[in-house]
Amino acid sequence: MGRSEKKLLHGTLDTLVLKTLSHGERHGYAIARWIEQETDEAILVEEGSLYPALYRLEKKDLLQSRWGVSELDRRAKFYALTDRGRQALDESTAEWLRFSDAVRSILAPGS
Amino acid sequence: MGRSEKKLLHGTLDTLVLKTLSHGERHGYAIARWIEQETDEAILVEEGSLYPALYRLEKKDLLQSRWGVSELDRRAKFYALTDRGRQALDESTAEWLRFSDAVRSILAPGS
DNA sequence: ATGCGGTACCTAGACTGTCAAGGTATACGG
DNA sequence: CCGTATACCTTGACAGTCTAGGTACCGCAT
Repeated sequence: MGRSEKKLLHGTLDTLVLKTLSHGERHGYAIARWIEQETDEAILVEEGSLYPALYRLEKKDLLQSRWGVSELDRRAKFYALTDRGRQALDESTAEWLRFSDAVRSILAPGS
Repeated sequence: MGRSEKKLLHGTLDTLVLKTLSHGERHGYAIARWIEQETDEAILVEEGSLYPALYRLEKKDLLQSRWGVSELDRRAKFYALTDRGRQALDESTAEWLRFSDAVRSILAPGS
């Protein structure tokens, strides 16, 4: 499952990544695994989506990175929110909830 | 407003259109206006997104169309759900709710 | 020793759906 | 008669995801 949600993720992954990092610094691979775990595998984060997203967010100055060592002693790139990232998270979270309420109001009226 | 939800709509418009038609036959223009109204303009349906979507859905045999005359006596193309469309609506609604619950569980934990 | 699966990163190219911006035509009100 | 609204359509740019490939290292079982 989670196989055909491909298009739905569009534009949402960035927000999910930002949110994940709001709990503290994490490396890329761990971000993906955390999102999957937290959603019971309902959302699968492909590496071909993840790394471009991280690059994108860092270029927009919403994240900063540093090379370090993972829990399993492997080289890993750790990402952390910047101040602008924290702000962007608030905005895009609000935006997503607004959007999702709108969709819900059509798909599941009366709930 | 509703201006930056662009990417979020990705993959959701089809479902919204199907759902709109589940209330009965409607022409394209009316579908768009209905979605906008129903969501308090939170979702704006651009014609450049709508018509390709209708074409797409009809090609997939989820909709059928006929030319007719609108409430305002203008030529208009009316769309109706097919059986497969009704089925697709059920599936994609369930899929969207699943997805949106997953996102919510990350963005708004404890709610 | 060798191979496999997991960790961890990266990238190129295809694909898909949205949008902006153009266009056509008709009807109605001022 | 001119602007606005209704109603349809299309082209091209763009953005984000996915598939499928790759690198490198580690531990474990064969």
